[in-house]
Amino acid sequence: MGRRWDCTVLVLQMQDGEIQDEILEMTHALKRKLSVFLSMSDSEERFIDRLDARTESFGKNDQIVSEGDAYSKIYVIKKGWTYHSRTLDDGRRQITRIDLPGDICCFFAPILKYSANNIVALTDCEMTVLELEQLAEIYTEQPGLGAALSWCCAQDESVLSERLVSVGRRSAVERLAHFFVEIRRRMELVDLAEGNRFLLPVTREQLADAMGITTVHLFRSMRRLEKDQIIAWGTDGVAINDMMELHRIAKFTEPYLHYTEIPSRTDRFLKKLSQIPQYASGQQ
Amino acid sequence: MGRRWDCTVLVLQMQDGEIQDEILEMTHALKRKLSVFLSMSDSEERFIDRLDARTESFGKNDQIVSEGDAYSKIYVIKKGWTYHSRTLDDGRRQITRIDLPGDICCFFAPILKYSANNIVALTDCEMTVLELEQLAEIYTEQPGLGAALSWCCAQDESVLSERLVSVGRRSAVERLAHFFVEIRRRMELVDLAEGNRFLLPVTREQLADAMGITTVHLFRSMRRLEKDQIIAWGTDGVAINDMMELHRIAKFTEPYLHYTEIPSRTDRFLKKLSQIPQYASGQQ
DNA sequence: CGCGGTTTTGATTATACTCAAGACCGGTGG
DNA sequence: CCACCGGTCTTGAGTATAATCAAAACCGCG
Repeated sequence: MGRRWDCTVLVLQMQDGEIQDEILEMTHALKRKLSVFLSMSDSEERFIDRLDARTESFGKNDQIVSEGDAYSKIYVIKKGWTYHSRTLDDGRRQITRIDLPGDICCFFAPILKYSANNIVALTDCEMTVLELEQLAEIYTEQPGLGAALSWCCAQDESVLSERLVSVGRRSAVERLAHFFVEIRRRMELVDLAEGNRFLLPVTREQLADAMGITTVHLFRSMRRLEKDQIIAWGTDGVAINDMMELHRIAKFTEPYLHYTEIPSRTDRFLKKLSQIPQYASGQQ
Repeated sequence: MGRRWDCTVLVLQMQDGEIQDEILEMTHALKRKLSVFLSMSDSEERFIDRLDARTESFGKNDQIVSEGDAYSKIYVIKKGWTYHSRTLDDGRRQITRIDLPGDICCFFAPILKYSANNIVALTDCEMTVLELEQLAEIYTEQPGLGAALSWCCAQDESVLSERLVSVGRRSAVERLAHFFVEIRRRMELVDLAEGNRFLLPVTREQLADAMGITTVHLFRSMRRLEKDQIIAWGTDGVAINDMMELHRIAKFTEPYLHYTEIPSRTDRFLKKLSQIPQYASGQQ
């Protein structure tokens, strides 16, 4: 039957070896993510809950923002995935970023007038919408939360930077390995990974565009990881069978994710969760 | 003899076809850069001048920050260049970012505890040092300046993102072309380009590491740009001879630099400059 | 006048791309 | 129910781009 929390988030469950997703009441993914950085006070928590009032939905493949569009608002992904891309005249496309629940889109909307990227929904999405004034409000009224949002932003840049390292200096197989390890870790953070299994709602073509290789080459490289039983990527998600080996191939080092800098989930947030009966009874 | 302004910055001058650099009194490069985003009020200008009190110097190739180091302060480059890099176990290295005067290093120092990158001085450098408390002060006491700094940060991310597009989807020659156009534009912004000529204190090996190619391949690709008289890169700097062609090859589109979003240099800042006699007499 | 580092070029090899065709798979209409 | 269709996925053959290995030219410097 699974766990229950006190807000809405997408959780993975394993049943008969199948992965499926389900909406549960729970603190949304952003809250989970911020809790890595910040032990939220009650007033902070109430503040963030109030933000959740306005929601917007997008369908799979909907263009959320286009190159050249004026920015108007900030989105926090509650459910679903998006990607950011740039396209050259001749059709070559690079996906620069993949966002999953808890990630923030258009963080710089208050600062930048026009977007230089496309933002597209990879799946049906549900987003919390923040008007620009609301963000200002967060920074002035809840500096702690503001800092936590800045941490998200810093982390985004670090992830982008590490992707550049991958595309610039890792081979196709290494890049893929690195990508899978990273996504698993990010999914785990927002409780969307079930052990070493997680959903990956991305076509091979999209992943190729994110890795900076062609689709054909992506298939060949994946084959190499799959034939050694290191990883399996089917329609029902990804399963990493040999995490050590995948780490080794990827030359993965975690510091760039900046997850362990401020001990946090260990303290107030988890203590709080343990007071919720349904959670306390569930096993982690 | 050249122009004179009211603060310190590195300026290029052309004499007998040679490029040389010289320190002039002038509003430092940061101020020049911020002026793209913000028409500074007198109090803002005074505030930023006061920041300039503490200066730190580094020698060429000095390691300013190493992977894993704890962040402690923020640097604004007054003079000189730096790069940010990541190194894999086996020695492969990716340069993720190149900073020139006016750029901010360790913007996220207040948020992130440890650096995931190396930061190295490409040349002798002079930096304005901001302690973390000072940055907080800027945001609380001078929100306009704070926003301008955030704009720098947003721009950095956008540049990083475009570099990923280059490395992921542009050929070696296209990448180089793109890099040169970008650097010229960024140099121009802080008045360090003299027409289509500018200094580039980067070895071929470093540029190769920034472009995600080998040194050998860099040479061959440069040859192709040089033999067509599109560009010349000697020890005395870079000269772009055929800017249109370089743009075309690079598939360069400027919006990602976010320079023209807020009309600015056109208004207050330039008006102010024109009141300084030496500048008013100099030709632009 | 060597010396070490950078720059340059050549020959060979590996990685990744292009073009092409076929398999698979879910949805649609006869 | 099955044939057809478009999109995704997969594999093969030939080619281009970039990497590797190696060696020579260059150049500032002690």
